[in-house]
Amino acid sequence: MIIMFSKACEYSIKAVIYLATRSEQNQRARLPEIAEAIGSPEAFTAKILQELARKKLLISVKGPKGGFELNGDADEISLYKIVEIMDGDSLFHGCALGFKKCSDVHPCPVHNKFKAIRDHLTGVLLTTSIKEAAGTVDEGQSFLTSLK
Amino acid sequence: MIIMFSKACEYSIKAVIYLATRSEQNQRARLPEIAEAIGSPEAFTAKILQELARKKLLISVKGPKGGFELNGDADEISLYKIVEIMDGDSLFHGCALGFKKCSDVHPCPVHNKFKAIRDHLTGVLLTTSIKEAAGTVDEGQSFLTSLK
DNA sequence: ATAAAAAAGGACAATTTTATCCGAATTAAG
DNA sequence: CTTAATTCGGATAAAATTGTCCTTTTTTAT
Repeated sequence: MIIMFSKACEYSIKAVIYLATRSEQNQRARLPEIAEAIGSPEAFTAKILQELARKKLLISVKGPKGGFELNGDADEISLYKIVEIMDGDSLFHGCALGFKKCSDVHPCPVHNKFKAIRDHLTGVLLTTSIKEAAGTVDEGQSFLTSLK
Repeated sequence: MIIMFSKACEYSIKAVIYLATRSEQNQRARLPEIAEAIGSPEAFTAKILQELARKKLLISVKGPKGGFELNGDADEISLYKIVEIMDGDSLFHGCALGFKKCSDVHPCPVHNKFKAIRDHLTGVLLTTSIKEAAGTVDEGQSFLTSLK
C-alpha cells in the first residue's frame, strides 16, 4: 500500500483544521468531540493530540471545561509544520527509492524527476495555512469527514 | 513515517531497472545477482520477483541457466505499471487525508492542491520508461545502490 | 474539602509490512 | 535417468503502525 501520510498525520491535520474552525469563538474542544468531528478512533486520537500538545502546536487543558485549542494563530500554522512533527521530513528530503544518501553527485535513477515532485509538495504544504484550510470548511466548500 | 512507495515497490522498481540494464545482452539474471545489484534482502526480493512474474511484467525460468528477464521491451514498461502492480492505484487516486470518497462534490480540505500534486506524480510515472531510467544507469549518471 | 471532568500515560492487542527459512517443483545438462 | 541449479510456495518471525483499555494526575465547580 502506498501512503503519502501516516494515519497519525492524517488525523493530526484534520484535528488541527477542526480546532481552527472553532477558534473564532476561541473555544476549546474536547477529545470525544474532536474524534467525532473528524471520524477518527478516539483513543488513538488522544495519543495524537497529546503529541501535538507536547510539540507546542496545541494547548491542552485538563479538568472540567478543559480540552484542546490551537497554540497561536491559525494563519501561522502551516500544513508543513504538522507533517514535520508527525512524520518527520523524509517526505520532503527522502529518496523515492529509499537511498540513505541520494544527491546530485550520486543520484538514484529517478532523482531529478522526483525532486520536482517533492518541491511541488513541499511548496503546497509550506504555503497552505490551517486558517486557509479551515476557511474552506467554514464555507461549506470542503469537509472533515468522507461520505461512505 | 511518511513513505511514497512501499519497500516492495522500491525494490521492484530497482530490480526491473537492473534487468533492463542487462537486456541489451538479452541476459537473464538470477535472484542472488539481482538482490546484490540493488542492495535488497534476497528472500524478500524473491517474493517480489515472483509477484512481478505472476503479473507478466517479468518472465521467470526455473532450473540451471534460469532466472528472471523482462517480459517485453524496456521502453514499453513505465514506472506507473510497476507501482500499480505493487502498490495499487491509491497513490494516483487516493485522498491525502484518507477519505474513502474524496471528489469535487465532497472534497477534503486539501483536495484541489493535492490533485495537482497527484497529477504531477502520475505524469512522471506514466512518461518515465524503464528504458529511460536504465539508460542513466548505463551511462553512469545514476545508480541502483546508495552510498552508505 | 470533595466530587466530577477532563487529559496523561502505561500496558497491551491487532494489523500490516517487511523479512527469513526450508522443502517442493521444475528444468537443463551430462 | 540422474544430478544440480533454480524458482515456487508455505510457514513463520520481526518490526512498525494502528488501535484499545485502564489507572493516574490535574483542574474546575460546588
